Amino acid sequence: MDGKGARSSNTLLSSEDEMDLRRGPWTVDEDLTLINYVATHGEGRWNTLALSAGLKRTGKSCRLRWLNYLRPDVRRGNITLEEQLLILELHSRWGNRWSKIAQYLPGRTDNEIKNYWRTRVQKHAKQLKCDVNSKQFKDTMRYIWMPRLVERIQATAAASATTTVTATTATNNAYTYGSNLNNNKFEVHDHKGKMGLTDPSVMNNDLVGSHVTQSYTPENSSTGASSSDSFGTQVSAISDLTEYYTVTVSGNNNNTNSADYYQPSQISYSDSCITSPSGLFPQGLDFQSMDPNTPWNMQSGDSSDSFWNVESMLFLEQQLMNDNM
DNA sequence: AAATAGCTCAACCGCCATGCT
DNA sequence: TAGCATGGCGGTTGAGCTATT
Repeated sequence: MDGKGARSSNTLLSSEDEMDLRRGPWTVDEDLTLINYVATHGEGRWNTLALSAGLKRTGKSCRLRWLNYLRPDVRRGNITLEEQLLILELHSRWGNRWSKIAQYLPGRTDNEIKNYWRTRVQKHAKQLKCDVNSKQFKDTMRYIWMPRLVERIQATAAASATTTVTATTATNNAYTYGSNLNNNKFEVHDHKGKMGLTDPSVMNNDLVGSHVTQSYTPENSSTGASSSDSFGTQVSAISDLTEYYTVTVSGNNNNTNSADYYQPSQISYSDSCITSPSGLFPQGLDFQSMDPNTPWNMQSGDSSDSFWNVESMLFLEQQLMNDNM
C-alpha cells in the first residue's frame, strides 16, 4: 500500500524494500503475522513493527489494518438504530470529525462511521437533490429522521421490555434471554453480561427490565445492498430516510425529490421524542466530559448489535441538561 | 444467463500535528 | 530551532458483491 505514502512516511525502508511493498487486500497469513506480533510486542512503532514482523507493508498499513479490522474489540456489522441516531446527532455537532464521533461508539471505527455516512446519509441527500451540508438536509435529519429513529428505538424498547419482565424475574445473575418477536431477535443481558450497559452510573435498577438490546439479523436489515459476507456492515432496520420523509411529512409526501418537500412548521412529532428544533439533545451534550467507553462498554467478539438503549439516550439527555445548569 | 448499474467497505492518499533528537 | 519519524485524521478510490434489466 501507500505508494506515495511509502515514500513519505516510511523512510526506514530502502528503495529496494519499497519495490517489494505489498498493497491491496491483506492475506490471512499477513493478518496472523500482525496479530501475533502485536500480541507479543504490543501496538505502536508501526514502521518498526512492519519490518520486525517481516510484513512487506508500511507501518501505516499495519496500523490501519490493526485498528480497523484486527483489533479484538472492533465491531463490524449492524449499525444499530441507536448508533445511527448517535452518529446523526454527533455529526450535526461536530461535522466530519469521524474519529471523535467514533470515540462514542465503542468498537466502531472512524472508517466505518465515515462509510456509513457516505453510503447511507449522503445517498439520501443525493436523492433529495440537496447538499448533505445544507440547512435543508440538516433540518430533515433533525425534524424527521432523528425523531423517527427515537420513536423506533422507544417502540423497540417498549416491546422488548415486556419480553424482558419474565426474564428479569428468573435470575439476577448472568442470563441470556432470547425471543423471536416480529422476526427480530431480542437479547437481554445483565450488568456483567457481554453486552449492555456496564456502568452502574447509568444502570438504574428501576430500568432493569429495559436492559434490552435488539439484534437485527442481516436478513431483516432494510438495507438491500449489503455485503454478502459476514463481515459486511449491515445497518439496522429503518435506516432508510425515504421512509421518514414519506411517512412523517404532511403534504407533498410522495415527491421525495422535491426541493421544497416540507417546511419545518409542517412537522409534528410526539411528545415522547424530539423536544427541540435543535435536535435530539437540544442543549448540547457535554461529550467531552464523558468517558466514551464507560457507559457502553462491550466486550470483543460479540456479534450482537445494539448495546445502546433508550435509557442510555435518556441518560445522555439528562447529563446534557445537568451540564448546562 | 449475461450485462449493467449501484452499493459497500477495506485500503490508500495526502496532509497535518506531535514528539524526539 | 530545524529536521525527521511517527501517528492520526479526513477524503478518496476501486475491487467485489448484489440487484436489476
